[in-house]
Amino acid sequence: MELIIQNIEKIVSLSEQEKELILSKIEIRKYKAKTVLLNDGEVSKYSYFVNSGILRSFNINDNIAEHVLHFACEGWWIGDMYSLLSQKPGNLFIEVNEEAEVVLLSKENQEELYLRIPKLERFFRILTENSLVAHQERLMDNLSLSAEERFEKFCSKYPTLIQRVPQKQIASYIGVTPEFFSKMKAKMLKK
Amino acid sequence: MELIIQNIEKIVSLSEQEKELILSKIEIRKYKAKTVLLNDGEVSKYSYFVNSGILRSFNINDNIAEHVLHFACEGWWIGDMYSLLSQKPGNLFIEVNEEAEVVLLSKENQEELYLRIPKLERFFRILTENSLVAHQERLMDNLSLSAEERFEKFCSKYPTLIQRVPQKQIASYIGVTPEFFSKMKAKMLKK
DNA sequence: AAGAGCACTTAACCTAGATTAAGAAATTAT
DNA sequence: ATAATTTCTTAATCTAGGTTAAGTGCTCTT
Repeated sequence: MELIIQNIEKIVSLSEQEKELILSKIEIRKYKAKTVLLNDGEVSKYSYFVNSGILRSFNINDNIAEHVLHFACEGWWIGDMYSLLSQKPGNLFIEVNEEAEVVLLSKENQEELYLRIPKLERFFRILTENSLVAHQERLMDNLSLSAEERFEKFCSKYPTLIQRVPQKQIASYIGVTPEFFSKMKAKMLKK
Repeated sequence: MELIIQNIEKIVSLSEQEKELILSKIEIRKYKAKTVLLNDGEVSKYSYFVNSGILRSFNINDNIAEHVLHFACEGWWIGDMYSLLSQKPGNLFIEVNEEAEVVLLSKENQEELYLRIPKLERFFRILTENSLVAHQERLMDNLSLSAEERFEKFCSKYPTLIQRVPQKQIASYIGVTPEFFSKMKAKMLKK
């Protein structure tokens, strides 16, 4: 059974026809690692749902530093919300971190689904609410915790990611340089 | 005409009956400056919409540092999303910054309204989406901009707030100490 | 109007984390 | 396999922003 249907049914229940309608409105694609799904400066057309593998979203500051906004592995949604909603060029990249199977839901299809299956409004409202809560927490953590504490939180929240993504991307996610991260990790191991 | 109805009608249109139903489900209260609407450790019952005045949400770290999550003035929503959604004790305070008239919408009434006026699902979905985009941008700004740049962005985004809230709260919002903020401001004025 | 608290400033000193640079280890491509 | 590229580590040095502390002005009280 499609993972995306299970994901939706965690929040709203669906009839067989509704499931089929949803499945008819999505595309499933496979990508190799390092494939770029969305470039900085492009207008985003899709929401992405990860069936397998890992994607990440990030921006690049002054052509120098990369800042990871989000990782998404199996069962997670990812996208450039700003660009998708405003239909203006965004400043996020979305890239395949690890060979992935991805469900693509276009903005038009998403809106058509809202009209034909109104309870999907509820599903995406709740999904967005949960994401907002997570972002608020991360924001407050960045204001009030040390790098070490942020890393510990990251580890307990995303234990599976630690082994699967390059350490410099974790450094970027928690907001430190790879060099400092390496030093910090060595220091933490001594304890 | 009630500001909250105008606010909703910016996104979805309402019949007269729907407007009346909404108005029957809200409470309007006036508060003096420094009134605490929600305490750290409490379970949040309400979403708040500001008719006039200013509210702010913040947490307190180790009984020492206050970190401002959000300001809300006329026409803005504010709340402790985490606590409201999970119905668990939150870690935010919500306090009146400046004498305010506030619309209170209880969680139960909000859910009843979702059932009786399904397009409110759409309204709150879009409201939450916009809030998420703003939080993502602020998060990325905190990772990639200097304190000075964050302050400039704050000024251009919330020009009216600058005169109306204590400077130490702006310092907290952008993520620096009041002492550093003061020094930085003096330096910026020299230019 | 006198005092008590806050909010702001200034300045000296301190530190978490950044930067630069160079080498070691691990991946990836050929 | 070997070369090329990328990731990770270590270490020296630097800096944005924190801390502490003292002083100045507010704005509430009463």
